[in-house]
Amino acid sequence: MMTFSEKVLAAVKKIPPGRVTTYKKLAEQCGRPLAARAVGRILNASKFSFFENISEKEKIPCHRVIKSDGTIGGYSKGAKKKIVLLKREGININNGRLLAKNE
DNA sequence: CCGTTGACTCTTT
DNA sequence: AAAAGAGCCAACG
Repeated sequence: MMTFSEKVLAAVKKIPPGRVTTYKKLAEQCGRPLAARAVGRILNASKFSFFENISEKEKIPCHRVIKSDGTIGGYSKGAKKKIVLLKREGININNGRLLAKNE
């Protein structure tokens, strides 16, 4: 039985390059459509009390996860860094705002 | 975009 | 173990 956090992390890890998703969608996929915030909490906490295989958050492309209204949201390393990473993946960002959301 | 309300998990006390 | 605090959010006004 996978916990909510495991499901979320697994889903995020499956996000292919150049593709982005939203916290809400992840929450829905994990069976908690109203737990969008919990998803963010999990990605941020990154205490990883379970997956010891993943010692660092860098194993998870959390930068490919954005807010549902198109904004970048937050990032442990800084939202600015997140934007750079997304642009590097081929996703266009403008002033902290997502232009072409790839869904 | 800002403020408030709602919902959920994780961490700390 | 139980309660309180915090957090990469969503929807509505």
